[in-house]
Amino acid sequence: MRIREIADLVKGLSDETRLLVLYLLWKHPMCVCEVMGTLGITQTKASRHLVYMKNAGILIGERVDRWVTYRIRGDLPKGMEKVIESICALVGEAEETRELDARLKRILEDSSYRVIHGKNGEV
Amino acid sequence: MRIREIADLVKGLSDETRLLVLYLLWKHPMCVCEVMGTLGITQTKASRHLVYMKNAGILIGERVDRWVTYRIRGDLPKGMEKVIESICALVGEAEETRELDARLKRILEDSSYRVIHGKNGEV
DNA sequence: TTTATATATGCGCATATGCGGATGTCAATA
DNA sequence: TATTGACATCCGCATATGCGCATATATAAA
Repeated sequence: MRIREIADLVKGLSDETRLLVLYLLWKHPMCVCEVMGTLGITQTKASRHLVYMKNAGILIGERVDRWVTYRIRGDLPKGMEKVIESICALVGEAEETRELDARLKRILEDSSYRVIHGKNGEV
Repeated sequence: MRIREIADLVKGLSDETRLLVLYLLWKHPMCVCEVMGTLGITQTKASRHLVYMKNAGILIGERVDRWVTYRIRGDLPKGMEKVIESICALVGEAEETRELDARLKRILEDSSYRVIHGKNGEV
């Protein structure tokens, strides 16, 4: 790995929204609309950050039917994996994360979410 | 810790130069001119990134005589420490790091560096 | 084929970032 | 006191980033 690539990885996480996205996907793969719904952000914002992180080599996106499910790459170099792990642990300890966890739980428990969720991601 | 603070930490490292600076200081505290010399960058650039990282809560700078010695904060929260550690490990494995280590060694071995180094940091 | 849904992207804007050069500041020294 | 050396900061510039809005694309359903 080059320093440049490492910088790209870190840049790929140097944003509040992207940290939250990372944390969510670290817990569970999700499609764009689930990310929107959980974080309460617009579709553009969710998609852009997901694509950004995908281009930074952090995520992969897999299309199934209409949905694109994003997940953290499973074949990351060990070193990158450790960085991501330590950052997720930090996010997990953050104050705002409690409520986030609750929302995530609700959305994941609602197995039909992908069918019934509204146009802007609200449950 | 708030997500915002975590993002600030990551932003504080989301730059090629700052990753190298972090790596150097992780190995040894250094003054600004030593950072300049080791990385071969301008004084403005070195100082700015060091101040940036100081403001991000990653470094402390201590003035002794004319020199300001920067070091990684010793009282970092455990979680932040782990993030920094994992990133430094990554940088340490990077291809460009070999030569950097050599330069660092030369500069640290030259105990009189601070007295004899030139105006622009060259040894 | 038309429509609806899920996601991606082009565009324009405001702001942030990184940089070099010049200059300011502060402490040691001549 | 004047000067030198180490470092910080102001200025202006070029580029990058993040955002919403509108629109394009892709897939499924009517």
